[in-house]
Amino acid sequence: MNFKEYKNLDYAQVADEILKFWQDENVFQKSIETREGNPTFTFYEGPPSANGTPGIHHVMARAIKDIFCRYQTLKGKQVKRKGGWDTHGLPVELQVEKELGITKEDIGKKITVEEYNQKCRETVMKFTDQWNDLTEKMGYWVDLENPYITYENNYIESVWHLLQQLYKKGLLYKGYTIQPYSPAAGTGLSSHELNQPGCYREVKDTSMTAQFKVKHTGKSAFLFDDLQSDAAELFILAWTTTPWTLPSNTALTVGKNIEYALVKTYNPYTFLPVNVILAKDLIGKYFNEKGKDGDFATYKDGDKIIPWTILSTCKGSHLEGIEYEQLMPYVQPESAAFRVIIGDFVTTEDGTGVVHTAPTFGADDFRVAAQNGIPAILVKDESGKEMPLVDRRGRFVAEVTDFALEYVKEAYLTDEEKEVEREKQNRDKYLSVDERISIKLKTENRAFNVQKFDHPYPHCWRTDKPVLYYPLDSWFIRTTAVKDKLIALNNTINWKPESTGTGRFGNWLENLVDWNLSRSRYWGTPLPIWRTENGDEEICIGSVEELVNAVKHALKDDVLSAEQRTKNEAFIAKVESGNHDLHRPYVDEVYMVSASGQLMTRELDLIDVWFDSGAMPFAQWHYPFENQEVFHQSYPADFISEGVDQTRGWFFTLHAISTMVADSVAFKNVVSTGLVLDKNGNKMSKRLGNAIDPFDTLKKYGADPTRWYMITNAQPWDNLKFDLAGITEVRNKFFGTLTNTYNFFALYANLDGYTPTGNIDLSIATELDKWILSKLQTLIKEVDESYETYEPTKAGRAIQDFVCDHLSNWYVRLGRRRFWQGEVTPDKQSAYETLAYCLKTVAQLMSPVAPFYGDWLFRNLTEDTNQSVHLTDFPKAQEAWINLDLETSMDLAQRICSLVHSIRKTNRIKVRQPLSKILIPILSEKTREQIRSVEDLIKTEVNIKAIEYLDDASGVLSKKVKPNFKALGPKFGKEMKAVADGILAMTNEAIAQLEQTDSYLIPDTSYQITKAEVEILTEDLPGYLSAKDNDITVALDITITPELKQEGIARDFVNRIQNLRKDSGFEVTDKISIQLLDTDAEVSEGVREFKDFISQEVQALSLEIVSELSDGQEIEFEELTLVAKIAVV
RNA sequence: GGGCUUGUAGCUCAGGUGGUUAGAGCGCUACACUGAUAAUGUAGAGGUCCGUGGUUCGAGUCCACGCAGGCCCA
Repeated sequence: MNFKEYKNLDYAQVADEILKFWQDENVFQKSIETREGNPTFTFYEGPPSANGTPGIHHVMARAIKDIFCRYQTLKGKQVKRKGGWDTHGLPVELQVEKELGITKEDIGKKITVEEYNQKCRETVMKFTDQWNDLTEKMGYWVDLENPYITYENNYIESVWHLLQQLYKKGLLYKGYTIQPYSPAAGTGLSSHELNQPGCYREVKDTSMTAQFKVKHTGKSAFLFDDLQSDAAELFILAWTTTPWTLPSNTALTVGKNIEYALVKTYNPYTFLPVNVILAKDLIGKYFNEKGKDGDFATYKDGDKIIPWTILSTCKGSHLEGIEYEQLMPYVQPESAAFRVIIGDFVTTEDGTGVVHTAPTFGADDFRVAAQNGIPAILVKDESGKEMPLVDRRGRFVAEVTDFALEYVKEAYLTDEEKEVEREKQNRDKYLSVDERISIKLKTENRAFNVQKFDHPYPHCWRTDKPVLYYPLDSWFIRTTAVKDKLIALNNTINWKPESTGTGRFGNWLENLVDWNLSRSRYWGTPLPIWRTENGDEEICIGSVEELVNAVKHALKDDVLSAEQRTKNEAFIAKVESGNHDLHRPYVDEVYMVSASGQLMTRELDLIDVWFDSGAMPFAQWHYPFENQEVFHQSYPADFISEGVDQTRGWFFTLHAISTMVADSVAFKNVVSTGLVLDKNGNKMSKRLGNAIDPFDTLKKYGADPTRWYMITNAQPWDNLKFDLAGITEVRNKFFGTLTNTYNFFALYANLDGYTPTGNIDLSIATELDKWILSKLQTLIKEVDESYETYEPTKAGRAIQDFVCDHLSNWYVRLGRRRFWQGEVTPDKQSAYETLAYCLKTVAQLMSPVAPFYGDWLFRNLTEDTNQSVHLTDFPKAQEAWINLDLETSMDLAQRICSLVHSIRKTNRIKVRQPLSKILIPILSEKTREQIRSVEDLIKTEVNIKAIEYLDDASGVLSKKVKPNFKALGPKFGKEMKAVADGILAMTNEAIAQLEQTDSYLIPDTSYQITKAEVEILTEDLPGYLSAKDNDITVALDITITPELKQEGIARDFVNRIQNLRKDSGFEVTDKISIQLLDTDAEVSEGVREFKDFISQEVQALSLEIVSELSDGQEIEFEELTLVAKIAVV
């Protein structure tokens, strides 16, 4: 066959051509079809959202996914990969609102929910084309024809089915969580709403440090032991900017590693002696330095300087479990409370390092209390429902007798209301609840410090009034109930890197809270739960069929109004015609009737979009309504990969849903990838203008160099500092070298018309062939194992090293002359077969990472024009071809050559000047044999005539020993230094003795050593120019005899003629004639002497030395200028 | 503030289980080579292995405490 030769290869064009080939020949489909019946390898695609444009980091993420799917395909697995789109959620809603110029407030007013959702549906797939384009151009194989789309009815139906299963298992419940809430507007606020400009404002609040009285129990005994008086009272200090939450306090939270101090002092308001506990670092904020260790005896009430002294200190962890008295006992909790707990959110930035914890009014408080089994303080409203001590309008409930029905924030009162209150209070000025609580506690000796405090506080964007953190209803999944199972199953997952699984994910599971499923939005999967108004009866729907049945059932009753009946009938009609939509508002307009004959309406919440994506193993196949078999074949996934930021996102939701529903992991192997940063390590952003356009990059550099760079530069889980210069480097260094190597092969194979058979015949293989074959087998094993263990970086780097260092720079460079020979000899044949086999194997090994180029290279070497590298089987290493002895020999050869080059260089003797010999001291017979087997290579490479070996018998060898610390260490331990000194002092005779008897006693000591405990090296040879690299020493005989000089001249002459040929534009195959003007006797003599050699090298049919030459060309030759003439014959 | 992670040459990165001289590529300097040439070879300059303490005969490697960057969470 004819091998294509390339000049200035454009890798983007390679990708285009191969892409077209894939499309024309349906290679992707074939790669799946040809594996029909084989074991499957399942990959789950984490769905991207197509409402934004793809970035360069998506190329990275998808390259990782692609690599292992392609690899497993090569290994014979059938790898189906269904694409998918994430279509619900806030980002879509925000984008629509931006485009329409509306806010959430306008939904249902300026625009109907129907219209709004229609717009979301259109917007979310806006950039699908760009995504598909990128997918193709980067060579990512994923099924884009039949992707799963989370907004489709079938998908939603599967999600409902999952939710119903959770419901049936009792894992779905309605509860409350602490959320930002605006009493003035009567609505909860999303975190997004709180992040709008102007929401956080500086306000001046009454802040108070309260004293919580410690009970004397076993847990607190150690503190009481430190007190100097038995009668003294002991308090824990906690600070708050919301004194109105103090009646709801049920716990005090401390940091486990924070150091706390027990301080003896006086209360500044009551002047009573007190002992208080607070963080040691914060003492300076509460106590005047002048009072430190002051005189307690002379202290009088009202003294400005209050004496204080530290009695003891301890870590927060020691305080855990200490009980204290309830501070404001209006309402009692249902179970045991009022004790010290540990929380990770405690700081010593302000306050006392102790956080007053009211589970009803703080998200942290709620969480940490729940984790420690601390109850909240609740009362029952008129309908018997539990509620906190503050009602939905922001007023204390009646049970808080002193402040019953008063607004907890001054800002909620109008001026008129304030005036009424002022009169009630009988004061000059209205005092807020916070202020009066402070006064009350001051008089009770329970306030240690009260002051105004400026801080930013969030406000409602609609009413401008302060927000409260308030318990609001939500639907939850009881993930805490399956925590142990989640952890146990997680331990069976192979995480790359491991730390993400054990650390980030493992810790997250350890500290799990129930999954808040509710979202008060419009565009998303509706919660399929219908409820009676009082919540006594409810139903969770698990399919469209159930929904329709329930609706039909409702129509039988006469509970529904005429309008409700009409809506129900309309819905049924739509389902029957296949026009239905399971989104809002349609499902909201469906009414059911409970068993007891009450109206049931849908809970208006949508579910967290993360549930959508976590449901994909089931919902992508519309399981269990369709595709049962496909589902079972592809569950759980063998492999998934996403960014590490998905740990608590997709990774968790996949894992949680699978665990709860199927009692199984969702994925067996997961690669969590790092971020793609700009070249300076900054996050890429369109705003900063440092974002890299993936399309430009692929177009300019090609997909393969881009992918190769990303994979080999950093491990997938490390952040990648993306630098375009790096792609250039990879392109020139790796792809350039590989292409050159291929071109070299193609050039000569075409000249000879040789087509490799694909059979390696070891009987005609040279040492060099056997060596590269051995190296290649080792490479196959290494690459196979790296891919198998999800280490693409190792695989890529190994391939790169093989191609650049071994194949190109050693095998081809040393073997070049073999290809120049005239006819196809067995030797040449072996060279062709070996090189072609190496290239083809490299193409296979690299194809998962560089799918286009790999295929291109493979196809260039393959006759069958329909064949693709991606349809082949992964190469199997031929263990029998691995020859470690030979690899050691070649390593010696490389090092010896390097040493000789180095000596030549320092003595300015060019490689073209042949030299007579090198001398190599030999310490063992084995080394001699190893070098001998590659002697010819060395001689050719460094242009010397002979290698002489020097052993002990030569008598000129001078040796040196170095201690082998690894061997000596365990034996001598502390005596190491003395032993090492003794070894370094060994004489030649001592070394000889050690070598012969394998034993040596270091003089004047009892240290006996053996050969294995030292390293014996040779010293430089006296009288020769030598160089040394660890255990190898080489000496070079630089005597240039007249014969050698002549040969040097001949070689130089060859070189000049070759240059002339090239400059004259002759073809490699052209035969020439040479005429040389007789200028210098020595040169002429040399040329004459080596006429045959020269003629053969430059393919000259004639070579004459003439005394006259009119139209010759001048050649620089050492200090001379020669004149020669060459012509094609 | 918490969890995880990274820190080695100007840049990008290697450096099983501790072993005394810490490597590679790119870049830089000089020289060489030139029928694979957007290459290649040789030599050179370039290091507080983030810091401090500890364990050890011996620490880039193990331990503790910090510092700086990143991600997630609060």
